[in-house]
Amino acid sequence: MSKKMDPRVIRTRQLLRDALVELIDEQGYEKITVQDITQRATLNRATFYLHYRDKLDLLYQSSEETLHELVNSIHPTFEEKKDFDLLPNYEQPHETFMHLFEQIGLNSKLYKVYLTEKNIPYFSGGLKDIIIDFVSSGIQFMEPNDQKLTVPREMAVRFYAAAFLEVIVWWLENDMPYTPKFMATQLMRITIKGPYIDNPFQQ
Amino acid sequence: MSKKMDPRVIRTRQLLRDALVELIDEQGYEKITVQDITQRATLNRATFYLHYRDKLDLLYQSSEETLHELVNSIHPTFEEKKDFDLLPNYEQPHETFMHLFEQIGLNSKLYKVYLTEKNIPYFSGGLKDIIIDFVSSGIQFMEPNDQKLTVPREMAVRFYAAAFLEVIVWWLENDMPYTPKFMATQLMRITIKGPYIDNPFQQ
DNA sequence: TATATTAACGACACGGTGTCGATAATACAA
DNA sequence: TTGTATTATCGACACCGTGTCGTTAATATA
Repeated sequence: MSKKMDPRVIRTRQLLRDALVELIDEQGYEKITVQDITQRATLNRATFYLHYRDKLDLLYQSSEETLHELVNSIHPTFEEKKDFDLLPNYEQPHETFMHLFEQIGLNSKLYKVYLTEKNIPYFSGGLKDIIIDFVSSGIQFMEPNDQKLTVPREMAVRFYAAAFLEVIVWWLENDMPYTPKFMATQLMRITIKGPYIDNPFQQ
Repeated sequence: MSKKMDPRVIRTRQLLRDALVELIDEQGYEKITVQDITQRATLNRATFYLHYRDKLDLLYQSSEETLHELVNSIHPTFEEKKDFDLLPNYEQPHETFMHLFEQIGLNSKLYKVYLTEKNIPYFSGGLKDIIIDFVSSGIQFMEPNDQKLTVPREMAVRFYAAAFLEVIVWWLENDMPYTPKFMATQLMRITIKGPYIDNPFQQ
């Protein structure tokens, strides 16, 4: 779709999106104005309204595009390995987890700002929804009925989805101190084995 | 400290805080203005500025007060049972968890709005910090050194803190379908046993 | 180089903000 | 019950960011 677009439009929108990320990083989302954004992007303020309705719309469209890219980069892996093998190979990093961390790492500036700055609408919720889908599919594959779940299905899905998202945020806050492969492995371990090794109460 | 205050001040501030919760629930945080809040509270707009700097300040002070009440209601239990017994009695509900759910249930309207509405500053982060302290203490007691942890300590703390918070949010979103005792028990089970019962890979 | 598309620019009314001074209402203590 | 201090009310003000004009300038592409 971007092939049909005037290159100036692409340039303008990218300038605005980059300016938004920079300014959120510097001042926080709440404080910045459309004036600030266009000034940073070296564009006239009226130009802004040719492309976006307001500040929130710019953030929303930027978030949507980024998250769509993420889903598209993960989906192939997701389809190939229909069995998920979430449990059996729990000492191996899960491939979807790895792709998740890798893709985020490729765009870490934006992810870090959008996920760690306070009061950013949409983005965290959107990523959480993506992770909820992934977790839900995984648990659905492992346990199609609810008999062998320790807690209600919905509760478990939300529990692990939020936990995974938080680990991603932690990873970004600390400037990605571990590799995607290591992170994916760790998530598998803590999910399956819990917090403690050799826990006698575990089974 | 509230004993020294003029009852009119207490009344005014309570009116403003209640109006804030109502309006966030009805329109969302972003949309509402100081005008809206004072109109709903049947106060003059200038009166607002005698008590709060702006909309964010009102939200912040309201959040702080609510979270302080929560910590105070939990802290006694926290001190009494220094051993935490997080693991040994994992089929029993953890007392601090129970008090957490009970206290939230007593003020559920505010908690539900502040935790489930989008783009509410401060509150979620503040509650998460409280839970992080709790989780961190629990893990510190169980495993003072990092030898027997399945993943880096900081990662585990954030993992479970975010998971617990999400379950609280889930509970509120669904209008508290289970008792605090049941919720506390479920959190213990999923934390210690993981998602699946009789999981052969668990030990 | 011609043409169509888009950006730049200046200006405008609008609405919410934060503050002010003067007046009215109210709690509490004498 | 009355006096006093505190607080709320009220109307008004300048300020700032917003969203939208119409006109002019710049630029990509054929």
